Amino acid sequence: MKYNEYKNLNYAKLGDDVLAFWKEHNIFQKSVATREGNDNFVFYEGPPSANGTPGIHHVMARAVKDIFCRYKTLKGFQVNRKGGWDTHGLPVELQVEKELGITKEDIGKKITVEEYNQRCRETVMRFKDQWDDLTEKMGYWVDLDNPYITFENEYIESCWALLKRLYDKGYLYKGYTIQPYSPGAGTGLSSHELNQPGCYQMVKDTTIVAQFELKKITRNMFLFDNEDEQVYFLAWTTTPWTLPANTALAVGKGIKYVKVKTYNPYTYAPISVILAKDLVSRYFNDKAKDIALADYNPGDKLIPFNVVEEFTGADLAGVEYHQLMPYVQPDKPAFRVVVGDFVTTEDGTGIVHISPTFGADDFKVAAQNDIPALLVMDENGKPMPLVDKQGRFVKEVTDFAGMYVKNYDGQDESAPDYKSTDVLIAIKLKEENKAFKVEKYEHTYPHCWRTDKPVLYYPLDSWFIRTTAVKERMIELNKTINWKPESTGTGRFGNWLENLVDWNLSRSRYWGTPLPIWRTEDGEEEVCIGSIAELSEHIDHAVDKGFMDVAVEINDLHRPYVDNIVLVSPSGKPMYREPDLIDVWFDSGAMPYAQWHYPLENKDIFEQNFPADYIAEGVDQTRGWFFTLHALAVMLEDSVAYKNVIANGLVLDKNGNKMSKRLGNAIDPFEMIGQYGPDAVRWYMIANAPPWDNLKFNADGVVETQRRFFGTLQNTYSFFALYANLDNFTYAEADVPLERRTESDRWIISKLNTLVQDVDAYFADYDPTKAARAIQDFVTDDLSNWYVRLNRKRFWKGEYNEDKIAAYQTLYTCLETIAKLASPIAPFYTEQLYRDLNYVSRKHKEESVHLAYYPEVSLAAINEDLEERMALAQSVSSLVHSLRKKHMIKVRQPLQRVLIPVLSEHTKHQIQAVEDLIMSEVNVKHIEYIDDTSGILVKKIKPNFKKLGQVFGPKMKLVAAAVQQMNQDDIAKLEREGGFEVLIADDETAVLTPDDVEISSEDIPGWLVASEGKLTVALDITITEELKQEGIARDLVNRIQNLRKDSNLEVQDKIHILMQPSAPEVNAAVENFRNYICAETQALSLDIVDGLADGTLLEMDEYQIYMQIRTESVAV
RNA sequence: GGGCUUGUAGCUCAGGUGGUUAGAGCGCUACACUGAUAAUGUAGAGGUCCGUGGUUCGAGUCCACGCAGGCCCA
Repeated sequence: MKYNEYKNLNYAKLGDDVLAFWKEHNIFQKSVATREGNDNFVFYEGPPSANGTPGIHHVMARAVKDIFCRYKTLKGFQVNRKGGWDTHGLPVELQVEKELGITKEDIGKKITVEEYNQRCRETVMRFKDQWDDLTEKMGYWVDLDNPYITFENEYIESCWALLKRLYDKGYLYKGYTIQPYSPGAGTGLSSHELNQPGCYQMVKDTTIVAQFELKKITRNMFLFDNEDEQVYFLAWTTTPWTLPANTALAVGKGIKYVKVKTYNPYTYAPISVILAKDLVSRYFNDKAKDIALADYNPGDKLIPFNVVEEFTGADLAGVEYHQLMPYVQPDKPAFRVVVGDFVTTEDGTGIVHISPTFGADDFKVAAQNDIPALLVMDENGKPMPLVDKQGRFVKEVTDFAGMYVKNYDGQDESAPDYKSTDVLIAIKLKEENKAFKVEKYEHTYPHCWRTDKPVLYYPLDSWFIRTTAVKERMIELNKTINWKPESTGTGRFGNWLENLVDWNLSRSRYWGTPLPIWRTEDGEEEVCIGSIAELSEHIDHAVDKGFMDVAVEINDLHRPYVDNIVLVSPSGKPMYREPDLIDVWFDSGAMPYAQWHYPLENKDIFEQNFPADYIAEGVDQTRGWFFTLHALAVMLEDSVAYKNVIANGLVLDKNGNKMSKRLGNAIDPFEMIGQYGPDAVRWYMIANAPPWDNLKFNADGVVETQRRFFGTLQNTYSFFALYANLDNFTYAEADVPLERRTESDRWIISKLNTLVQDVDAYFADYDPTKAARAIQDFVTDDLSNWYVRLNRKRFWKGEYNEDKIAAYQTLYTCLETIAKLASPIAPFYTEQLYRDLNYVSRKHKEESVHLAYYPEVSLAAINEDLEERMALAQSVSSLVHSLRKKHMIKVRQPLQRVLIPVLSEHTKHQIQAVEDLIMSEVNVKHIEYIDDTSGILVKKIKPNFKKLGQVFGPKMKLVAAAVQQMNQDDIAKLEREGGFEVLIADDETAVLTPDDVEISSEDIPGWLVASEGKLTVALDITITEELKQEGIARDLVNRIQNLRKDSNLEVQDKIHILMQPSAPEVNAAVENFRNYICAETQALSLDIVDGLADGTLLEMDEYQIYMQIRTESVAV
């Protein structure tokens, strides 16, 4: 039984090998099955859409998901993870339209809805194979064999069942939403359609600054000087045709407003107007500011004005005014000032006219403030806005009845007597002393790409989910969710919930879940269908009543099939399906239920898997999946949908730019994995930055990760395998008790247990980055660069005794533990490592690291004293190395002693315990300690600012200065008596305790020293004859070792050495250190002979040495 | 325009609760080491901690206002 040894490890190939092993032995399935009966850890897979190819950011998102599922499996939980596919929605439809070269209007004409949807169904899974391939290659474990697919009937049926529940709870209603609307085309336009090139055109519109007259009621009187004053709000609009629909004015909360006394430029009437302070100069000519109000004559070009008072927006909120154009009356109190966060002083007057039916902001701010819209009844008795769908004013707007609000009927605008509706409105307002300023204004405005006419923002029928009804509960439950990072939960998501509006569910499209509501034409009767069975019943009923010809079989719940179903109402009228589809986000938000076909079946499975313990997606999903999951869970189950969530950031290119295929800076995940292997890619992404920060992806970083972390770990394993194989170490022996292991063994085991504890805590806290960094630091710094380096000789020298076994066991334990700790992040390499180790030792019955359990931490093995000692040893060694460097004395040259000033017995004991380590590491014979008794210890005193600041506060500086003045005697007195009085002012003293200062050692007179923190080290650089010889001997060993290597000798081969006589000190060194040299170089003999032939000339400092090594003995 | 977020060495990042000489890795330069060797060690250079104010005895850290990048939403 041998440990596998690798020459040039190919990490990509390793990935493939491990993948094959997982497949052959069903390791993923076993990782779930072996936890049967244990506690569940519930994970939800956010479904990707397979209509595009996966990118490198998917590797990031899925690594984050995978890590915690694997971690929880290690901890003994059973983690089922059902895969899923998001298959409906606009992106697929647009892609199909593009490929077919058609537009939305052509669907149902050039191509049947049936054919179109078939095409969508095929397109949406087009890249499924690539996705599956990436999932597998990157080591993302998720059940791809039984995924949920949102276009399947059962999934849609679940959505229907959920919608019906919402419907029954009264959460579903039909209402208005403001959408871009083209009267010419008679259709609403999507935001996508508005972003077509050429849609935004420069137009010159008639704009009006209208005067809204304040009511003279008690509530408002603070704005009036006297009963006779006429006070108006000024509000600017580029769409005068919306003025008849005005029901409110919006101000900015923090904006400053002023009241200005002046005259109306058209009627010359004396007026007071209110507008934003910053915009006064835009409406009043500065030249008029010195003219007295009384000096004004009607018709004067310069109109005097006088700023008399100032208010904030908050002051104005709630103030009531008279309706501007009183054609139609509201059904609730209106015509008052509200606060809107969209109000600015960029243009206009700082006061915004609100018409809830003709603007999205208007609609929202009105709803938030319970301001009604102005509506009239159409011929069917249904409410409608003041403009009809053809773009004409309704008859109730008497003065303008039947007029198109924009030029939709193709009038000749260049005709001399042409007046647009906007102009006519302006004229009327001027005459009524309601217009303050009328002017042409040039700006961009969206136009319909089909009719080239300006669009209207117009309310259209939509179905809504009344999320506002559970707003408070959603906010409350959100506070129980553990968000990573927290700010996304409290900020981005929390603020979004605070400003929640009802969920607009309707989409006028074809490929998606149809809204399962059938309605009579008058809207009086309707039914919401919750299952196929229920639909069948209704169909049977409709057939009985003669509304449908034959009973249809329901094979597909998509359009157009469901549209062909006509049901019958209780009163005997036909009911047609509401033609909308539902928002695709409902599909994905419904996955906790629909993935199990719940609530139609699998109640128990659902209950065991709700809510999720953990989900993770990109932060861009905050208002997408994270929201819909939460909203549905609160409304349906009065519960959170997930307890822990990581919102990960974006993956940008190395310069911080967004990756895009167009710019050519996108990174192909397959290429990355193929080149560096999946582990290095995963590790780099996780260790480089916390997942919730954006990641600047740089392939150089992957290379570095591979070299620095995986390279070092692999080197350490190789080292272990090399010697363990020579010694046939199979971990057959019983564990050597800790107390019989060396100081460094116990140290690395202490460090290892600390690591096991820390990494567990980091994973439990959903912080994979800290876990990865802790593991990486342990492997590179503690294990490889210190433990292995210090202990190399134990592995390749001496007999196979307890000490050697202890060394093997220690290193083995470290490697095996690292395999487990790192396995969630680097599942492939750690699998190989675990299996290579376990193949020989058979310590674990589990065939895979992913079936193993998280290591138990041994608190007894954690020894902080020991860790402190070793840190001291590392510091001392580093300081000595640094001193050697300064004196140009190489490490091979032994030195007699180092001096270390110690300020406490504790420090002295700590260093003494690791003396041997230090001495061998820095090649020095003795360590001497200088303490108070030596008489040469010089101390340095420094204020402890933290402590002094707390005690002395503002006087701290005086005390600190006094401390700096203390001499050696003062320091000694402070230490001896535990207190010292310093003078900080003429008549003020302060008493210091040893806690108030930090005492360290300073230079040792006559020595060159190096210091780090409180530690100081001096080095005796006297090189005696004997030391010199020993140095030469070590150099010789080094040269002979090189010769051995050059001669391709195996480590265990024995040799004989012949050497031509050299300089006297070299010859002396050979004589005096022959045994040492032979032992080090596996030499059976070392002889100095004259007249050596076939030797090699070696350069060694100032010496030249001619020598020969042989594997067979020679007669001298 | 609003919300959230980031800004520390050439690059990637650490820097609980404020404490006086701001760290690591990579890269660069020099030197050393050489039976882990496509490894390793030591040292050096490299910083207006984005800016401006403020709080404080003391600010990379707390507060305010800006600037720049990113995401989401208008």
